[in-house]
Amino acid sequence: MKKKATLKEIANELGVSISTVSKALKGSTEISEETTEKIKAFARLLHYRPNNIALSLKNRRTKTIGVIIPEIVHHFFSEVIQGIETFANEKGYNVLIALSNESFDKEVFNIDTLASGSIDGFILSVSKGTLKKQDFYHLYETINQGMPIVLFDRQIPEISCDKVIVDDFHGSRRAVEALMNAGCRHIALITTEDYVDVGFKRTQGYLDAHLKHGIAQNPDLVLKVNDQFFSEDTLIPLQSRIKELFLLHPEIDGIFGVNEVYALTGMKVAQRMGYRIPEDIQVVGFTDGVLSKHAHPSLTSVKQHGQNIGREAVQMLIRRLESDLDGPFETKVLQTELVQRESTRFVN
Amino acid sequence: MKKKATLKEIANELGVSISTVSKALKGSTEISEETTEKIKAFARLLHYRPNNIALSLKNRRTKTIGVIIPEIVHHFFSEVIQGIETFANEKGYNVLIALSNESFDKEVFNIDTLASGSIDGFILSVSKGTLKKQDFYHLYETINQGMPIVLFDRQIPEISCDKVIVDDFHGSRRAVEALMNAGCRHIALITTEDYVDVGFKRTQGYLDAHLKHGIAQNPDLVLKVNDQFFSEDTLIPLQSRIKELFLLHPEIDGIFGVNEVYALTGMKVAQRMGYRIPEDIQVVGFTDGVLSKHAHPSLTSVKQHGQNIGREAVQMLIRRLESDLDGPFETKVLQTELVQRESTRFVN
DNA sequence: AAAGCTTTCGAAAACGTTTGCGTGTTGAAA
DNA sequence: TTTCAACACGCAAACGTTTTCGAAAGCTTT
Repeated sequence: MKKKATLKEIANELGVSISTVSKALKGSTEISEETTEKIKAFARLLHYRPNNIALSLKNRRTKTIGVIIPEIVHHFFSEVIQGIETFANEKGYNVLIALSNESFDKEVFNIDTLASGSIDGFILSVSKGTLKKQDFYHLYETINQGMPIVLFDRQIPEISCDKVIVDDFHGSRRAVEALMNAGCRHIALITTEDYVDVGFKRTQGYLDAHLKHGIAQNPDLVLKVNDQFFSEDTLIPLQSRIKELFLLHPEIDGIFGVNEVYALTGMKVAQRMGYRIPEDIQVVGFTDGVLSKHAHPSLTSVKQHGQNIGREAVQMLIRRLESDLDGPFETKVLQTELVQRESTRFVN
Repeated sequence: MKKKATLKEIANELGVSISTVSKALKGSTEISEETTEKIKAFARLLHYRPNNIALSLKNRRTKTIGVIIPEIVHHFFSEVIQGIETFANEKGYNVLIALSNESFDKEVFNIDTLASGSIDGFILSVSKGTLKKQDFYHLYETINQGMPIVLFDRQIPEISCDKVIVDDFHGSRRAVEALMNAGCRHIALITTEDYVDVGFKRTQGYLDAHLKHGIAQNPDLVLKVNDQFFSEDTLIPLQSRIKELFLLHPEIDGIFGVNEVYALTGMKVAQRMGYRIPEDIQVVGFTDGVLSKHAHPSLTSVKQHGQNIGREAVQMLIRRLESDLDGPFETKVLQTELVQRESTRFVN
């Protein structure tokens, strides 16, 4: 592996000083045109590229944003990343991504290594492991060390920093209300355990819709799924639990799933049992991804605008990075959008 | 934004030298236990974290791998990233990700900025823009500069470097053969333009299966789709072209799509036209993602083991990084696996 | 010819580490 | 008392860059 050209090498070869080379390459007027040309030509010859690391050290900023997400094989997170990356690049920042795999330990490890000078600030969505453990020391530590953090999607109220979240509560309530307006009276809810706050909020929205519309909510229609990860294995038990639910409650005429997979699985189980969608049962999911779009029938769902989330997060972080601004912290709440497709009979 | 603690600050506060602090923190026996304890305690107090950037500069390596992919909102690429990230972390490397969005210019820009000292080596899948333009100067430049590159998925024969690819040809041929064994005689192919080499190879596999089985291949059954990107907009024309194909050729009894979306779209159009899957038409796709799994009926598909690809790529790169090894270059060909689901009537 | 101004360049510090080597202090052995 | 090893610590260089300041050389002006 050849080593890279440096200012010093160019300087030595050409018999000038390092500073002259540096200035010439930057087009400073201090250096004569003749010398500048000569230096530039030689630099091109050597494939010279200035060393960012040295620059980072000198400027004490890396122009790099660290992103930590629970998993990347999820449409929503991919979308957020896409938003982060695009917007950060526009602003001249790089993006360093690390995955926590929903594990507390890996989250801590990644934050630790990235926080050691590699990046200027964090954008992160905490892992389920961390949420369950309720141990946020690594986050406090990082913030105390002077490194700004922007939290997105999954919230932690105790931590004071900038946040970008989706209005899960209202998004969920509107979705359930739409089902009610379309005639549903017995809406099943497939949700996560309460420690995942987005799941919790979406559940709250579901309940609130019932309150608001004076429809009695039957607690038996709520299915709380415990999944540390999405995996093939959790799909089978989920299916049988849903089937059981339908058998016990033939009155069900609507399904609301707090994510794509739950909604889709609900729909598929119903189809297998002979229900017609949307004639017998209407289905709405949260998170509008590739699954909803390509399902058959395609799935009505609550769109979160992942790219916008990423964009907002970058904006908040850069603002803090470039202005030495010390609070107060802001929480940006993004609205969702209900995308109507074939799994419902909504009328506008 | 508070500034970060440094060795110098600790040294000044405690009235010792920088080197003493450094050694103490590393647990060197050179420093007395008493001093070591004092220094460690104080460092903890200040939330001290060693600055990786300074280390990178000193060691002339960043322990970071740069990854450039065309798009992240794709199950396959997400999987590869997951593999890269997991394995790289195990080996003590960070991962820096950039997106080319299938654009030549953005690919060049990203390579340029990352190559400037931020990373030790690249893992990348070239953009469609680059493939179309057939301009690989930026890659040569990088390799000449002494930075190793591992190419994955999309191949470029002209470039000599390590590569990890999937055996598209045989994977495709086996899939088509399986369709033939299940009774299909008129298999439609939905593929990309030939400049995307994986599309081309999969097409070749399709043709070869016909040759091998002595089944006449009708060129009219091949649909070449021109999509720079996957987007909503390209889906509608795709659907009508497929519909047209079915109308013109009612004899079609099988569909092979060179990616998930093509196969799925083919299946959906067929379903809408009243065909039963798999009774009337059987369907197989390339790339086993979340769509295939959750489709109705679920899709038989060729699984690429994205995580393994990432893992292999990291392994090749690190081997080159850590051994100053100068060639010869290797090309690792990974085998695919045919995952059987409901869209076919294969017998084992 | 002396003084002053431009032009063109170089020296050196700084960013935060690590590390080989030098140095001073101590205690004990000779 | 002298000698020497062991111990504890500091100095300084190096990584590659930018930038401030100073200096040399040439030129113009009186």
